Amino acid sequence: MAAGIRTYTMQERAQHLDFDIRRENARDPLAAPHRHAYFQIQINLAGDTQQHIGATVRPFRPGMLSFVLPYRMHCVPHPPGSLYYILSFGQRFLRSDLDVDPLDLEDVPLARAPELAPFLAQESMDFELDGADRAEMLQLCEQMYADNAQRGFYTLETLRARLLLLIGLVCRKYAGQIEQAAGAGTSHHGRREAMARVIRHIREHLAERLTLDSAAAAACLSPNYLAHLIKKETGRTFVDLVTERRIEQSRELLMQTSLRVSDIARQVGFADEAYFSRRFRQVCGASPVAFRAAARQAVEPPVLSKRITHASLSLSPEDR
DNA sequence: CCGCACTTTGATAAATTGAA
DNA sequence: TTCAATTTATCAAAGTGCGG
Repeated sequence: MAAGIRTYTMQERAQHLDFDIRRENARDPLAAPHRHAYFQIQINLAGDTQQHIGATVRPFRPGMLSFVLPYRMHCVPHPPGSLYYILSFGQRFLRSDLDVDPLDLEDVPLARAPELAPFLAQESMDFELDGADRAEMLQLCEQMYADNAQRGFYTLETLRARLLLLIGLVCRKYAGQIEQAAGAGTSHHGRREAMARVIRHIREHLAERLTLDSAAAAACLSPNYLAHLIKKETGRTFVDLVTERRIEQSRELLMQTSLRVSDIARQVGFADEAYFSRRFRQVCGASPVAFRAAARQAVEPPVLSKRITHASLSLSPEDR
């Protein structure tokens, strides 16, 4: 699923590599969920629709703005007759000094790059301008549209200035909520949720074939992003996570049951018992059977010595 | 000696990671 | 994101140890 989702670059979708603004008449909007490597602001002027961001769907009414971070899966279908602006721009255009991996944008503190605020808060809130604010937004868009159509050596600066004004409009109106969202660590919230979905997916499919792709699809993330996310959140890799759970579960089974090793291997998701043995030894330092023996040894009263063994042989099985 | 359950090993294909 | 380098998974084959 996630595998079939396209990621676009400015090159493919825009006239310029730094900044672009277009309207409903420019080209067919993408109707399927997708991502791109650049920032985007969608502004709805007319026509009720919905915005799909990550795993959520929210109404997108006229006067509303949608701030899309790079590589964020999203989709805003535009029914016929709707009017809108779409602004696209790269990270360098927005903040040439912000030297952060696009995937790490969520970690940037509000104070360091305030212009990112609406993008970060978008997950948890909607932005809508009306009255004078809306008029100003429209004017800014028109100006940017005109500037962009006829560029001069000064154009980029002008465009950036107006873009920042636009972002400023939203920030001013929603300052409280944005700060609250940032303070509450909302940017981490979506991430935690995603992690939770991944963990749940791993738990539920432990016995089956688990791949980064399937987990990513379950969490509505791209495989690459998920790999980064897991690394950042847990310090380990996806495979580590999966293997760890599998081995842990197999230890339980080894101790609690007398199932054959090959069956246990299959139950916890190893298709190949040979490979299971290999990994088990790597993690636990002993082969599965040796581990089981040692565990039994530790739990049961320390009966050994030839004589006692001998005696127990002659006793009934219930000798305890 | 045989067969069974388990382990080890090697070759190879596939998936993941980390750098850019 | 993309891609090369690294890890991991799978398959096949063979070795080990043990009870019968």
